[in-house]
This record gives sequence, C-alpha cells and structure tokens, in this order.
Amino acid sequence: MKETTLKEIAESLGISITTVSKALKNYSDVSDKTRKAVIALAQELNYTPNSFAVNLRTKESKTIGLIIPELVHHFFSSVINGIIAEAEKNGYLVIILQSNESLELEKKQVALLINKRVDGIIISLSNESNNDFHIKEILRKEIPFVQFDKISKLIPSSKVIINDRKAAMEAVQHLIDKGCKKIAHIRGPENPQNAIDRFLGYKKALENNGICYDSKLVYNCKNVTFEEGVEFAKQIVEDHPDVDGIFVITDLVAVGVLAYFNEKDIQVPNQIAVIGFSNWFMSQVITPKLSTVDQPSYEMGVAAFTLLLEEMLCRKEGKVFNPRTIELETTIVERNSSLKTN
Amino acid sequence: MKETTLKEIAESLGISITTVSKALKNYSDVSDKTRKAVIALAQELNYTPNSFAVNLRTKESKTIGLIIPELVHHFFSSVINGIIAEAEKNGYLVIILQSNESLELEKKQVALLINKRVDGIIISLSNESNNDFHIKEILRKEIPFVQFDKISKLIPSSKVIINDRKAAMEAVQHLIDKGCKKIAHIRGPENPQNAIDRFLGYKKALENNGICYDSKLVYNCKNVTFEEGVEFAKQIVEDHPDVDGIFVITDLVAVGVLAYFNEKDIQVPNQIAVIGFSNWFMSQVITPKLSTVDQPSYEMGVAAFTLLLEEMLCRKEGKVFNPRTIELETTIVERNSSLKTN
DNA sequence: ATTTTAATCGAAAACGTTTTCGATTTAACC
DNA sequence: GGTTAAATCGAAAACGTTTTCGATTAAAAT
Repeated sequence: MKETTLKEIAESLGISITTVSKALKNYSDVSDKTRKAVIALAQELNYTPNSFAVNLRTKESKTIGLIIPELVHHFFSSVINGIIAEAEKNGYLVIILQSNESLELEKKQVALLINKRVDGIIISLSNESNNDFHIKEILRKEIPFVQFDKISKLIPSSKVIINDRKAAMEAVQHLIDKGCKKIAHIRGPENPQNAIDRFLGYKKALENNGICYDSKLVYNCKNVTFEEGVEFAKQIVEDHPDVDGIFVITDLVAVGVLAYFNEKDIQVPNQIAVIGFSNWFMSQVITPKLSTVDQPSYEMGVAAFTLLLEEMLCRKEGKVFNPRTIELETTIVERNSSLKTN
Repeated sequence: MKETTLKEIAESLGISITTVSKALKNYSDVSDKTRKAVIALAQELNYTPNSFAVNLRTKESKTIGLIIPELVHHFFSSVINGIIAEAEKNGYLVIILQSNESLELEKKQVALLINKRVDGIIISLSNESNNDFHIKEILRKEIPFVQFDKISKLIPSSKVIINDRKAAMEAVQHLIDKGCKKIAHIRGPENPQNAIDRFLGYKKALENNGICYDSKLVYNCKNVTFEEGVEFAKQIVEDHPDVDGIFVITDLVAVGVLAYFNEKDIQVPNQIAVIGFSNWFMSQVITPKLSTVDQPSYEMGVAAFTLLLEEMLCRKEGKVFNPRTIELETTIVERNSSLKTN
C-alpha cells in the first residue's frame, strides 16, 4: 500500500527530487526530455502528491468549513448543494458541521475548524449566536469568512442575504391585494435577524395600507416547527375569529397551519388566506398549494462560496480585504392558499 | 497571524521540542514540573498543534469522505446527519460530495477523496454505478470503506442496509390485508439493488397470497420524481381502471400519485389505496396522509460511521478486516392513504 | 581565447510534528 | 563505593513536498 513519492521517481530516473517536482509543476528550468521522462514515469507509477505534505508546505488545505443550524431542511440542504458544487468547481472540498441551533455546539465547531486549519469558513448562525468570542476569533485570525441567511449585522464580514424585510412586505401586500383585512403573523424567535426583518416587513406593509398594527396578532415561534403551526393556527382562530389572512415565518410552520385548518374544515383561502416563506418543495404538493416567498437557495450557496473565494485569494496576496454583501432577489409565488375567490 | 509552535514553547522554556511534545501528550518520561510549565505556557499562547504537520507525521487526517447521489433529499440528509454526528463524537470530520446520480462524477469524486487521503469513505452508489474501477481502487488501496442504502452486493465491503425485499413484501401485504385485489407497482430504475429488491418483495407478496403477477402492472421510473408519480398515476387509471392499490418505490413519487388523484377526485384510499416507501417528513402533512415504510435514516448514518470506524481501527493495527453488514429494521407506517373503509 | 548569457540541474532549508533511542542524572541498593 | 535501576531529557530522523539560490554546463558573443 506504499504510495509513490517524488523521491522514488527521482531515484528511479537518477535525478534529484527538486527536478522531479519542477517537471511535474511545469517549471521553466527543466528540459523537455527530463520533463517527459518524469511525467511518463509518474503516470506509470500512478503518482499523486501527498496532500498532507503539500498542505504543510503551502499552508493551505483547499478545504473549507461550513456550519449550519440544521441539515435536514430543504432550504439549507439546497444551499449546501450550491456551496459544494461551486467549491468543487474551484478545487475545494467542504467539511459540514451542524450546530443544531446550539450556541455551545457552534463554538466547539468553529474551534474544530480553526484547528483543522480550513482555508475559510461559511456559516449560518444559530439563533442565540451573535458577535461572540468564537466569531471574533475567526476575524482576528483573518480566516476568510462569510455569513449567509442567518447573519448578524454586527459582524463585519461578507454576507449573502435576501432582503427579508422587503420580501415580507411584499408577501403581506399580496394578502392585502387579495382582499385580506385582518392579517396575523406567526413570527420566528426574538434573536435571528431574518425573523426580526420579516416581522418589520409585516408591520411596514400594514402601515403602507393604513392598517393598524396590533401586537396581539403576532405569535412567536420558539422552535419553528410544524407543531407550532398547528398550535398557533388553533390559537388564532380562537383568539381572533375575524382574522382572514396569516403571514407565516416559514413554510414548515405554514404547513402546520394548513393541516390544522384542513382538519377543522376551515376554508383556505376564502375564510383565511395563508402565505409562507422559503418555497419548500413541499409547498407545491400539499392541498391547498401554499403561496410563499421563493428564496434562491442554491444561488445563495454559490454566492457564499464565491465571496469566500474572493477573500481567500485576496488574503493569499496579503492584501486587506473589504467585505462584500450580496443581496439576492426573492419572488412571491402565488398558489391556492392565498387566492381568495370571494 | 503567526501560530504558536512547539519550537516557540521549547525556546521560551529553554527545553527541547521533544520534551514539549511529550509533555502535551502525557508521555511518562517528563517530570511533573516541566509538564505543568509546558501546559501552562501552551495555554497562555493558545497553542494548537498544526494539523497539517500532524497529518503528515501520523499519516491520518481524522477526516472521512462521504459521497451521496443527492443531497436535497429527506432520506439522505437524515443519513448525513447521523454520520456527521457520530463522526464528530469520535473526533472525525466529514467531507461531503454529491454524485448527482452520475457515474462519471462519482468516479472523479472518489479520486478526489483518495488524493485528499481521507481516512475512510462512505458511499451510497449512483444508479449506474457498480463494481467499477474506482471502487476497486478503494479496495486495492485498503481504504476503509462502507456502502449504505444504494449498495452493490458485488463489492466486498461493510454495508448498512435495510431488507428492501422484506419491507416491500410487508408493504404490499398491508395493502392486501386492507382489501386490495389488484395492486400495481411503480418501481425504480433497472439497476439499483434496492429498486430490484423492492420489486421482488412486491412479487413475493402477490405470490404469497395467490395473486397472479402481471408485468403490465409494473411501471418503471427513470428519475424517481414527483412528476413521474403524476404521470404513472394517470397511466394506471387509464390502462387498468380496476387497480385498487399501488405500491410506490418512494414517497416522493407516491406524493405525485396522490396529487394526480386529488386533482381527478379519485378517492384514496377507497378507490385506490397507496403506500410509499421511506417515510419522508412530507408524508405526514399531505392529504390524505401517506402510508409508507419507515426507514431509520439517522440510525443508518450512525451505523455506517460505526462500521467505518471499526475498519479504520482494525487497519491501523495492520490486521486483516472482515467486512460486516448491518441490516436495520423497517416498520410499516399505517396512515390514511391505505385505510380502506369499504 | 575569453567573457557573457542562457539552459539545466540539485543541495539544502523549510513546513511542524512524532517517536526512537541513547545520554545523563539521580536515587536506591548491597 | 560501586553497581543497578529509575527518572528525565534531547538529538536526530522521518513524514513528502516546495522553493530559493547557487553550481554547472553548453552555447553565444566578443
């Protein structure tokens, strides 16, 4: 199981290790004859450079780290897809870790990646996370770093985001356009920026249309689950029988809402219209089909790696890097759950 | 951005690099006094071993590779979840690659992982893949290797599987128990073992119940998509109006079937009962709720890493390794789509 | 014939760790 | 005091590559 090394090729050809190395890397100071001989023998012996040695010597591993709150999730797995595809295209491999929305785990994992000396880190923050020590450590060490989706504005790094506020505003405007007069909002947890922004978009849309904001119409998810959707749907119809539209933080929860309404024979969209967020695959196969906001998840992944690569190349040349933010466009997907006919 | 090295600690303390290294790794031949001094200084300087150097020296990277056909997929993302959780618990990181069901890509990715010198490889084969050269190369190099889910029986390696044949048989038996007399099967592509086994289970169940097998009742998916489910549902009711049950290769396709039946107001389960396979999250939120076969995906991930670790430890001691197969239990999940009331 | 230039090569250092093995010191024993 | 044993240390090799810089040779120019 011995792997071929430069040394073996060199000895076999009666030349030095240096020359072999240079021949294989197209240095100009090696003659055509020896270059060809080296390449031929290398091929014959199935030589591949020992990446451990290359890493040590070049101080880079062509590997990046990715930390996400949750893996089994249509949105995140799509982003991952974009990241690893773009990374592979550029000769990078991706190590994936899952924080499970735990700040403690996230900290450990950042430490893990730093110790592994990955060339860069992409992260979508867990809910409780912020500009904490572990993140500061990444910046201090000047490890190329980009945030996506669940970001903190306090952290000076490249970011890939959507305009959650604007998208939410459009979603609620869509409900209003379809005739909703009293719109509830099932929002996400306190902390994450996107939950805050979507909530602000909801408020702004109401304001734009002269509808009074009523904090009683806003329900807070803790864990953003299907079950919470069911539970809040129940509460909403009990607390406010005249609510005729709901804007939900994300499709998973919205599907819970629809499930409850289906069970109780509450008519969607005519009695209550529903719009979600994220455009999960699931949204188009349930009954009624769920209106939602489409987030270009794969493209977010591609953009995230692109920004990371920018920083990696820049740092390599020893230049200072100026973080950049890419904001991707969202679109309202109109489906049955919001198309009132009365 | 200079990282602390053993050398710096050694010089700072006026001792040798050797002793510093030993002190940090609890060798017995270093006095308590120097050990404490070393540890204290290491902590102060925030020393972490350079993993590139460690890799080179120890010839292992504590990193494994994982190749799957598709990432954005409830089943696979759950397995990944299990793998990276178990790996992390044992001090390993996971590089994930996606073959997109392309044999060519799969070959490239295996080569990538071999070149990266990962400590082991876990794979779920793409459809066209088999005991090809790239797989033989893994075995030849004695790189620890386990297959899961989409395996090839021809490849002598550890495996994590379910008994697809038995599970399919039980699923079809379930339909028969609920009163189905004429059962169609939407199967997967020709090649993959699990598509074959599920088909065989279907046949066996018919045989067990004295029902004649009719090859016209079997429909072949090419890409295993939602759209194929819609299409085959249409074909089935057109070709065989008296079919009263369908066993579908996987939930995604079954959901397509249900979508078509919903649209055409064909009563599920009373006119046609449907059972899927995999127990996607989606299956419990659609209407009607989809009966299915539950595959313990997370546990498959854990088992896959466990087997890989077994082989890694065994190889490290230079012993011969005997591959092991873990077969996990499946369970029939009875939901509305198969509970006939007539 | 001498000098300059270009072409081709290789010695050696460096990356940072781990581990073997021998050296030195100290303590223990008779 | 002499021998043995135990405790503590460090020199050095090794892992396999990359890159700098100087050496050598051959060709070209004077």
